[in-house]
Amino acid sequence: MEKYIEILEKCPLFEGVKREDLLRMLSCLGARVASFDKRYTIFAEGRPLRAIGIVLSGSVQVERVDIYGNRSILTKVHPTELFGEAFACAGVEAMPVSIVASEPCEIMLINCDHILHTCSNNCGFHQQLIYNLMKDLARKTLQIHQKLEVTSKKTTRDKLMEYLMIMAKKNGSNSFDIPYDRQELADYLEVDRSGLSAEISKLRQEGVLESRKKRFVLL
Amino acid sequence: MEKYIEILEKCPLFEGVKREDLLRMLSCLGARVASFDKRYTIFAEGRPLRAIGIVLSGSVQVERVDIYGNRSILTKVHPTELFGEAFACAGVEAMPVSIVASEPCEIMLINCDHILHTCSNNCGFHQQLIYNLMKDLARKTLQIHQKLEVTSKKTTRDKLMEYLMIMAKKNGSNSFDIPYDRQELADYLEVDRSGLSAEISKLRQEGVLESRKKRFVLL
DNA sequence: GAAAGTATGTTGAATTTTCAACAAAATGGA
DNA sequence: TCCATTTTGTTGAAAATTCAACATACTTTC
Repeated sequence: MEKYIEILEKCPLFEGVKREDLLRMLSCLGARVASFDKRYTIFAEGRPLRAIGIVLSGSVQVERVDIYGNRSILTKVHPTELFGEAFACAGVEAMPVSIVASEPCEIMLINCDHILHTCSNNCGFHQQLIYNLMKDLARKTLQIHQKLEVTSKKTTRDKLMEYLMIMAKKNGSNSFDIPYDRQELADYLEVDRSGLSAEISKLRQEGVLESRKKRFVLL
Repeated sequence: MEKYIEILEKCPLFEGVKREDLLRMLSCLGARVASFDKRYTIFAEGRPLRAIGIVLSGSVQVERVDIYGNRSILTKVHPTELFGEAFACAGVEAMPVSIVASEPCEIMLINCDHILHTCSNNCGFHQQLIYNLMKDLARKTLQIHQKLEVTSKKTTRDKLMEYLMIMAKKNGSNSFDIPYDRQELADYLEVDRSGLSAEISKLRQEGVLESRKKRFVLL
């Protein structure tokens, strides 16, 4: 576990936890680490989820595929970030989404009960973890609202521009990389990929932006 | 405050709190009650929110209106339910949504800091409240996912049917009332109202459903 | 109970999206 | 380097949505 300390220190779940307490804490929580190949479905829609995941390396996507095969991407989760908190905490019997490895990745899994309920050793840090978890759930809600703000726009162009503006603001620059390739971006924006490509070309011609793969520059 | 005890007992924030402790708790939390007329904007988008709201009577809607005047409804909040938890807990400086009275309503407001931080009286119930708040945030996340599942469908028909199926399941019956009128339903589904009316008519002709105002029957 | 106001339904034209098929460019291995 | 694969861009036709305008039904208020 030692090799993950650097990442875990930056994880919102462990905010305010001292470095020297982390290892002991992890063993008390029954934390375990697993690796997954690209495209592997780590947790499948429709099944219960008891554990919270922390991305240690690589990345995962929270997504759903409907009966027609249309994929909808909710978010991409990067190292130090959590996923599945809401489903694990709420004790849902059927996850509404799947968790899929978007790159080869290492994931730390912690059973949610171990966080929520005081352990037999009566460690004092559970309250801190619950507080952190709550803060994280609040932040996640904001994140979803951001996606809703994007997808609630009517046209492909408006959705794309709203998304790019948010990304520019987040990066503090008009020039930035997005985490999605074209198909993924289309699935995040809930639009057709070819239509999205066409729209990007148009915006380029109009001089609104420059783009090359995942790099965008707003003009 | 006594007259609200019945409602507050059922509020998820006070789950596990004894009836006789409630009143004392409320005064410690600095709870206050306010009334609003229909259509009044209780909290406006873009402003900070420090307080959590509990609907005591009537109802409010969480919504956003973009620069073109398109309204997007996120959810309707009914008596005993909370709103604004995520924004207050995360300490956001600019709310991404507005809270609007959809009927004349009475709202209890509790400053979020009073819940999150132990008070000078050192009451023992803060931990319980934080735990309840966390559970509620988790449930709210699921609720938003449900909306995302609905709006991620491509056509008006699919969005509507997905929504009605969810409502039927929630009510445990093929015959149920929805909380929205046509315009509100269109704004929740993120579609055009007249197109929605047309689609409902078509479904009626096809014998898929019956409907009259807010009442629907799936056949 | 009539009038005014609000909500819902209907229609057709303009706009936009989706879909399928293919071309071009980039990537990753052998 | 070359080949196979994946990703991205392009296009046109079909389908769906939006928009505006109006008809009808229902509510509310005086």
